[in-house]
Amino acid sequence: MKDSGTEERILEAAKEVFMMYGLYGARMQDIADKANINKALLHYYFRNKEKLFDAVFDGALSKYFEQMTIFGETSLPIEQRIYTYIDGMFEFLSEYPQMSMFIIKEISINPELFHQKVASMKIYKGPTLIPALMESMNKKEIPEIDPLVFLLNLHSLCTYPFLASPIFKTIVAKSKLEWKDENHLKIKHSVKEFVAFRLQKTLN
Amino acid sequence: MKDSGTEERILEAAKEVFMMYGLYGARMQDIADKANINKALLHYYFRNKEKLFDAVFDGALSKYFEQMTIFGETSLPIEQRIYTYIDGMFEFLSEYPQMSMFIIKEISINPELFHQKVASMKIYKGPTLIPALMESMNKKEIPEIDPLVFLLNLHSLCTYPFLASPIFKTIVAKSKLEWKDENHLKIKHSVKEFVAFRLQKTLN
DNA sequence: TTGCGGTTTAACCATATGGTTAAACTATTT
DNA sequence: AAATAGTTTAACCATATGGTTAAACCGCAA
Repeated sequence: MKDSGTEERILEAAKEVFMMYGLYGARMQDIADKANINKALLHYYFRNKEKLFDAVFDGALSKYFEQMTIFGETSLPIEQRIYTYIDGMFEFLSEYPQMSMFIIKEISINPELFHQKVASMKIYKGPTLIPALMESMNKKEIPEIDPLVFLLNLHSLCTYPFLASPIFKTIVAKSKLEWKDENHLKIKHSVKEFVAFRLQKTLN
Repeated sequence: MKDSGTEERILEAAKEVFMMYGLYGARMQDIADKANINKALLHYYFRNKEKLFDAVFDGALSKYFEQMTIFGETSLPIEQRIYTYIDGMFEFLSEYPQMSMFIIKEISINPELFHQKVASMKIYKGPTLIPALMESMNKKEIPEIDPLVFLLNLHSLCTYPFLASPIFKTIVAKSKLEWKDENHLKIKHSVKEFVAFRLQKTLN
């Protein structure tokens, strides 16, 4: 029977390489090397590059959408739910810092394929951010905001720091300011602050 | 003499292909095709792939840094200067929507090379955002904020919408909301709003 | 017209790359 | 021990890819 998690090792290696170099840039040999096997075995488990890529990409995509769609805890006030949403995004992005970049890049290269995949994905049915925002706006709990634009702003504030961390570290190094990786906490707090100010609410 | 802007056509084509696929993913043949020449001529103008890539990347990098560093108009109030900065970023990013992604990706693949390039770049000496923020904070014109984190937040709000536009269009299409490309104006306004609320200032 | 320098091309070359094949190995069953 | 089925490997193969070469082309000065 299938030995010692070879398939998992392959998927792990493939994830790393594809996320770094994309579908075109990735080399099957690199993946095989990272997984400590040879190319033939790679093709034994995943018939070809596209199949392997699909496995990686599908996994990433569903994980990403799952994270980005859920907006739970209907009972709490809207700002609390948003703070929790922010916590969730930072946790997710800390674990998979390259994933948003990966998905964005591959989609921009091949939008058609992506539309198919999303269309065939099971649609999340639970509570989502935009309807919740609209409801709160109707109840005059928060100022008038285009909910879609707000969602985009929110994602910007959460996602970009992870995307840009390599560039930002350098910009910072050039000036004489310091930058530490633990600053995620600080950034997360600043995002909540931004949201609090914007929604005229308090933190906590 | 060098004919009919061949070199420019090559650089333009190379920019497109490298920005889309990165150094590894890009194919010299694709670049040659896009420039309507053959590979040999490509190598005649730029000895090899790395040289061509460098030309493209250096151009992108200096343009990017130039845009992101300048923070002019010392006489105006700080929030006005930031609004102008936002205008500048949106203008720049509209013209080169793929550039931030390109730079970020290549840097994350090869950080060492990047450090070299930045180190050898001429350092911009004019007024910059962070000192201006600190000065305004000292004068109690704006609330206490970590200026570096604020800069990051600001860049997040401006840059991410361009990065994520392919993914965001799809997310939006999945729900039954609309999304138009002209929304840049709307988004830009929302960024200024965010900043205004955060700094306790008015718009205009 | 010829010669000259820069430009462009067709034809190559060596290697990298995705993919295949057949044999070898290994654990389990009979 | 032999048969069986899944797993792994070395050796290949065809094509793609970065890069080179030598010849052809082209405008222009002598």
